[in-house]
Amino acid sequence: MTITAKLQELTVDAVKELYEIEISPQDVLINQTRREFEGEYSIVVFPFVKAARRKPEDVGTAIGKVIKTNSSIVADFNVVKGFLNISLTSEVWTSFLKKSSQDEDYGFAFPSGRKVMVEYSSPNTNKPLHLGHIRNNLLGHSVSEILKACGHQVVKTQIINDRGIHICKSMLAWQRYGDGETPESSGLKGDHLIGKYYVKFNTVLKEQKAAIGPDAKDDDTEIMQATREMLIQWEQGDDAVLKLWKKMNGWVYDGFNETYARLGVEFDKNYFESKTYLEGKTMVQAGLDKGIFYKEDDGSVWCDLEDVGLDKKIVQRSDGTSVYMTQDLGTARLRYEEFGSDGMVYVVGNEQDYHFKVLFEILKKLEEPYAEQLHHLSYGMVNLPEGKMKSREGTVVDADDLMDEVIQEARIAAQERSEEAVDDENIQNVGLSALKFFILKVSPKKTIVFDPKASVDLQGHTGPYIQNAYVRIQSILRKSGMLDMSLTGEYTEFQDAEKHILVALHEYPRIIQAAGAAYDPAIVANFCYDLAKLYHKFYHDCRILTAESDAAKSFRLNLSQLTAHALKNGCSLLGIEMPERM
RNA sequence: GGCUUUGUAGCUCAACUGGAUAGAGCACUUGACUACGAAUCAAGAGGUUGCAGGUUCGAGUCCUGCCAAGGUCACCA
Repeated sequence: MTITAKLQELTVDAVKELYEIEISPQDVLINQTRREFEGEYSIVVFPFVKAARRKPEDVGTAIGKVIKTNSSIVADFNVVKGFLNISLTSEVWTSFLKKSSQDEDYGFAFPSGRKVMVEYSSPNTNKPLHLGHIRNNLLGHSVSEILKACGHQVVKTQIINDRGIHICKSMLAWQRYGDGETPESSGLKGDHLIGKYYVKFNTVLKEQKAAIGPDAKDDDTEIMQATREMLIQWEQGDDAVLKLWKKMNGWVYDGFNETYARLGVEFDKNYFESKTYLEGKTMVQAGLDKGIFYKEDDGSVWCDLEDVGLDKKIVQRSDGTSVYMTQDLGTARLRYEEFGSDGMVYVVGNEQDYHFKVLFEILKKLEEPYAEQLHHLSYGMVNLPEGKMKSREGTVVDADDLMDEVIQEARIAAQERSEEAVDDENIQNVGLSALKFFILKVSPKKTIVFDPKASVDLQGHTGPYIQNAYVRIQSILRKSGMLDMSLTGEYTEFQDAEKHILVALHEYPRIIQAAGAAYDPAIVANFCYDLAKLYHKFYHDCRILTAESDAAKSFRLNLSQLTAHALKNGCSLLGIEMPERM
């Protein structure tokens, strides 16, 4: 049982004893005592004041006395206004420390038996990944790891949008202008090579439109007609087209996989739109049969969602082909049938908020068994200081370039310090931690203003700042030799800096739970930063290896070790690794 | 226009979900490396939490109305 839970229980008993009022532990609000007062935890007594019919100060004092008498964990208390500040005995803290400090997974929960599926990334296959995908990938990966730390079994997945007109555009351009170019022959990463031809397509399209006249539409052009022709051939299973499609998609996947690997994200299972949309069509037909959907005169199929405050939504075109919604219906069911998840999380930008609202409502109407357990993790766009990224203006920040940049910055910083030769792996580690932390520290819902200069900062509220705290601890632990914990319990006179770390560490498991419940990595990110900050302060204020007593040394080494474990496993939830040196 | 999200220091972000005098970092000024790693620490300055009402012991947080910015309202994905 946690200390705060114990305090809640004690308060419930005290209130009952004093005023004969029944309250539940959840009604007892406990927060950390502000720095300027004595104590570690504060009980807010305002809620009981009215029923007790006493002044807040009197209620606080009365509860404080009872709690102190009834338990051995409270050393002292004081009351300021309606806040009852509790000082716990040193024994409470040293036993917590001894119990937890050997656990490398301290903070992680026991298995819950729940299985959750997380979908993220799902990029278009005609362009390389950019900054927006980086946010998506980091969020998806991090939320997955957080849910694992909450004890759930997690399956990471993505839907690959591998069919449609957009693929044909790159294919056609490559066929006409590629001259047999391959990733090997050009030295270009596969996704960048495809991107090059997608751009080429659009250039030619623009030229042809200009040649026709000011009112020309895409479909008026020869190249667009040729592309549509190619799509038809694809749907008819034309050998040559399918072969080209497979080859070029292969290049893209190779390119993506390289970027994923470097970013440290991965997937347990990929779904391909080309294979799921048929299941969607089956569901549409079933919905029609059951009268959940209806057919317009032109043959298109719709779902009326006005009873749940939404509009009518098309689920199948008049020509019988599927729309975006159709394949999402099919994908959801296939996933459920294959994995039997208790929940599905879709990591997709907030521009699709409405789409997911509709999707979830339709699945409810279809009475899919998993329909109530779906969650859209909606996140904000990533903008540059100058505004939105625009491919037309060439302001899109490429994912691979960006990683190169932050790593280069870390390399320069390492060379300036040049204390010991730091290997390349560590440099990458540090650079990527700057980038990842910069993005994950912001709550998903919010729009990010991405300043490239700030993202490569290695000081202050950054990933490397946290890594530095960890590296300092490792350095100390290396020098300390064998960890002798036996005297930890004899240390009783805590410094403020020590107490603050203890409280933070004790809160850590709750932080992970909160982050999981809210699907919010920023909660973990900011906790790690706060903990690192507390440790830096402690490191500055207290001697560790040359502590004033053996008990103090033992305690501080223990404290350092547990801090290191929390920093390491906490940052691992963000995809950030801790180096031993930097 | 309807729906929706967001407005907190010059800038980038927090605020334990209704609790104490709203906190960090960057930038700026200043101090600390002959103590375990200065990617650090300390100090200073910086605020009418978009505006106006309301709810109560108590509001950045909740309710209402405005203002501003983004998103979305396709037989695109």
